[in-house]
Amino acid sequence: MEFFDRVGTMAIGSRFRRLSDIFTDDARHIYQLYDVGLEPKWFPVFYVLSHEDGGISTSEIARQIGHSHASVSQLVKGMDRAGLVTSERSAEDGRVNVIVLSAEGQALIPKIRDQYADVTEAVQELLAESHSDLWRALGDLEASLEERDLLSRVKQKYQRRQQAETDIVDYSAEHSEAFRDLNLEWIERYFEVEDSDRESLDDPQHTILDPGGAIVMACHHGTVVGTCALIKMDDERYELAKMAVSEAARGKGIGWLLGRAIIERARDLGATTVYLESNTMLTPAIALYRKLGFKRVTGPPSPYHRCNIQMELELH
Amino acid sequence: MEFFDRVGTMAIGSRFRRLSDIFTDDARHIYQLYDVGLEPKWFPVFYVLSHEDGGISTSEIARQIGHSHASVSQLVKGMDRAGLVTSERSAEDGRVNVIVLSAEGQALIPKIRDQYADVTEAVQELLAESHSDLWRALGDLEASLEERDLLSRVKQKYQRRQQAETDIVDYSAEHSEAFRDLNLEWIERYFEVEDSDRESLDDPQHTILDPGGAIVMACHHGTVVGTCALIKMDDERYELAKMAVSEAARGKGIGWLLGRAIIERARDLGATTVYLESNTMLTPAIALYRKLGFKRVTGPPSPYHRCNIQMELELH
DNA sequence: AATACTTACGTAACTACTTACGGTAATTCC
DNA sequence: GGAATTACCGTAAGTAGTTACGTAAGTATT
Repeated sequence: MEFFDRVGTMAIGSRFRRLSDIFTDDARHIYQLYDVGLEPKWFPVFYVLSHEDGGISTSEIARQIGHSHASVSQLVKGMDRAGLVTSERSAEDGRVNVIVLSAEGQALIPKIRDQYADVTEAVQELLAESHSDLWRALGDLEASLEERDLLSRVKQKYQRRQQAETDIVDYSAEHSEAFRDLNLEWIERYFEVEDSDRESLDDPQHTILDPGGAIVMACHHGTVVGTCALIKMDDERYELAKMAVSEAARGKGIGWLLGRAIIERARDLGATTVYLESNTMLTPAIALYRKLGFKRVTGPPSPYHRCNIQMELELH
Repeated sequence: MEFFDRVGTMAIGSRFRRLSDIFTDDARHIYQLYDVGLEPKWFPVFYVLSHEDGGISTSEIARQIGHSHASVSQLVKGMDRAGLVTSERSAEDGRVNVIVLSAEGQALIPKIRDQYADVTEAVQELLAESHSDLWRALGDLEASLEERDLLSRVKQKYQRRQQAETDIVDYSAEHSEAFRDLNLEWIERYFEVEDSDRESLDDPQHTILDPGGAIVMACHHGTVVGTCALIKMDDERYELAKMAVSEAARGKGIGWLLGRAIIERARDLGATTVYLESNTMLTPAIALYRKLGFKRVTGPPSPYHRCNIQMELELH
C-alpha cells in the first residue's frame, strides 16, 4: 500500500490492522487446508493449554496471550462447546476457573504440529525476503511502547507546541482581574476562600510586589491562562504562591512554564531558597513542583488551613 | 509480549492485531487531546479528501486507503452526519457518489496539521529506538504478500509434506479395482463413460501393460489415492493417460508426483515424446500438465469425444 | 430495442476483539 | 470478626473493520 508511505507513520495503527486482517483471513483458509477442527482464533489459548498439563486459570491465559480475560472467557466457551477443553471451579480458590485440554483437545496436538511447522516455515521465508528484521523490529516496538506509550510521547510534543505558543509576561495593572479570578477559580473548587486570600488577591501590588515580590502571567494566543507569584520572605528566601492555570488550559504544560519563570525571577532577586506550601490532594500540582526540583520539608505551620505539605528548592 | 517469541511466527496475525489495538486506543486519546472534531477512524478518508479538491468517489477512496467500499460508505455517512463532508450523485455517471470536504471539513485541515506533525514525530522517534527499520520491513512484507500470499506459500509446504507421505508404486493385480474406480469417478463427474474407457479400465493388463505400457499408483498412508498410465504408441512415442486422483486427496500435489513418475517410466522405456489428450474444461489438470513441461500441439483427432486439447513433452 | 453483464453503492449481518458492569469469593484492615 | 477492598470471572454492549446481498445505473451483445 503506497498509501502508508504517502500518509506517513501517523497511519501506523491502520497499517497493523490491515496486515492483521490479511493474515487472519489467510489463517482461516490454512486451517481449512489442514482440516484440523480448530478455529484460528482459538490457537493462542490452545497453544498455552497444550503447554500446561495441570490446567490454568482464565486470567492467567489472558495474561500470557495478551488478551482481556473477557476474550479468553468467550474463547474458552467456544472451545468447550467444541469439546476441546473442560473447565471447572478450582478447589483451593472458588473464584478461579481451571481450564484443561480434554482428551479430544490433546488429540489435536500432533495434528496441529504439521500445520504449525509449515506455517512457521512459510512465514519465516516471508520475513526473510525483507532486508530488515521485522520480527525483531516488532519486539523492539513493543518494548519501547511498554516503556513509554505513544500517548505520553505525543503529549510531550503537544505540550512543547503549546508552550511555544505561550508567552510569560510580567504582571501589570491590567492583569489584576485575571490574577484574582484564576486563583479564586481553583481555591473555590477545592477549598474555602480564606481572608488572607482575599487580601493578597485583591491587591497584589501592595501585598506582593511592593514588598519585593514578583508576579508573572501566562498568555496563550493573547488570553491570560495562568499566573504565579513570588513572595519575599527575607533576603534569601522567597515563597512560590498563587500558582493557577485556567481549567481550559490544563495539560498544556503551562504550570511548568510559570514555575520555570518564577524560579528565574527568584534567582534574579538573589534568592537561595524558594519555598512553597500546598496540599497533597492536588496531585498534579505536587508532581509539577517535584519536577521543578522542589523537595519536601517540614517547617513552621502555615497560616493557610488548606496547606498540609511544604516544599523547598535550593538555588545555587 | 514474550508470548510471541514463544509461539513463534505462526501468531504473526495476532501480533499485528494486538499492536493495531494498542495504537488505535492511543489514537483515540490523542484525538481527544488535540480536541479536533475528527474520529480516528475517519482520518484515512479525511486525508484522501483533503488532497482531492474536485471530489472523489466512494470506491476510489476505498481503493486508495485499502478498505472495502462498504467501509468507506459507512465512514462517509458518519462524517456527513458530523457535517465534515457533502456527497452527491455524479452528473456524468449516476452510479457514483462524489464526496467533497465541506467548509467545516476544510476548516479542520490546519487544526489537524499540528496533531499530524506531533504524532508523526513521536512515532518516528518510537521507530528510531529500534535497530531494525520497521517501516521498511512492513513495506517489504506487504510487497512480498502482494507477490505471493501466505496461503499459497503454506500450500506449497503442505503439498511437499503430503507428497513425502505418498508412495508411488507399480501397478499390480490387486490394484485393478482402484484403477478402474478412480478413473470412473472423474469421467462420470465431467463426461459420459465411453466404450473405449470400459475396455482399458476393465482390463489394463491386456490393453495397457502387455502392449508395452506402464501404470503407477499413488498410495497415501496405505490407501490408493491416485493413478496414471502410460500407453505405448510406437517405439518413441508414449501416451500419458488415465490420470486420476481421488476427490479426498486433491490439492496434495499427488498429480504432480504421478506425472513425474510416469515421465520417468517413459524415459526408462526409451521414449522421446510423451503425448496426452485432455479437455480444456479440466483447468487444474491442464495447469498440471503445463507445469510438468507439456506444450500444446495439434495432431490427428482423438478417438475420445471428450478431448479437445492435445499436448506433448519432448524428452532428451 | 431487449437482454445480459458489469460497476458503484448502501444496508445488514458478522468477526474478533474490546470496555463496562455486576456478582461472588478471598484478603486486608481495623 | 465484620467491613471494605481486591481478585476472578461471565455477560452484554460497543468498535472498526469485514463479507454478503440487493438495487440501480451504465455498457456490451444480439
